[in-house]
Amino acid sequence: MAYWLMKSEPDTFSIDDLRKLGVAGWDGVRNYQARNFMRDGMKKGDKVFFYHSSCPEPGIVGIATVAREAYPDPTAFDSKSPYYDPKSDPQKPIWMGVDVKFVRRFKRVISLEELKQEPRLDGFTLLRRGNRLSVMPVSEEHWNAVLELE
DNA sequence: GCCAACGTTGGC
DNA sequence: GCCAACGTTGGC
Repeated sequence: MAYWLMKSEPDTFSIDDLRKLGVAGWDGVRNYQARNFMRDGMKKGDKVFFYHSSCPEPGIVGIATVAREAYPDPTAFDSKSPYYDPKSDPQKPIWMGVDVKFVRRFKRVISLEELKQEPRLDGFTLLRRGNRLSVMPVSEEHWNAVLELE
């Protein structure tokens, strides 16, 4: 089993939205590297840190699990979707997403600031300068170090 | 294949 | 709203 981190802007889709839905499609990813992680890496049962970005307190807010492995992102074919991509042909889809299932919400936000201060998280992809990946792998060591901050 | 211009992400 | 750091696009 592998560990991952997925970013979402809480104004668009928050951990509470996922809690309400139970299971949700992680759609709208339009970056090849992030797509490749979902398509080639994510397996059912993998664990996922849910990260809130572009908000007053960016940080890791809870845990989800992969409920369904990668399949074509339907929003890419929907001309009314903000994620519509006319280059993605349903016969040969460019963009993929997974389904994620709510596991739990942390009692408090483990903030980006706090993550940066934890020596055991040196080298964590999330903290790399200029990192903009919205889906990334997390090592077991980093996963455990984050959990111990809760 | 190079690279300038442009667009996006995301913290601050 | 600013801007650093990328990724993408398109002319050549």
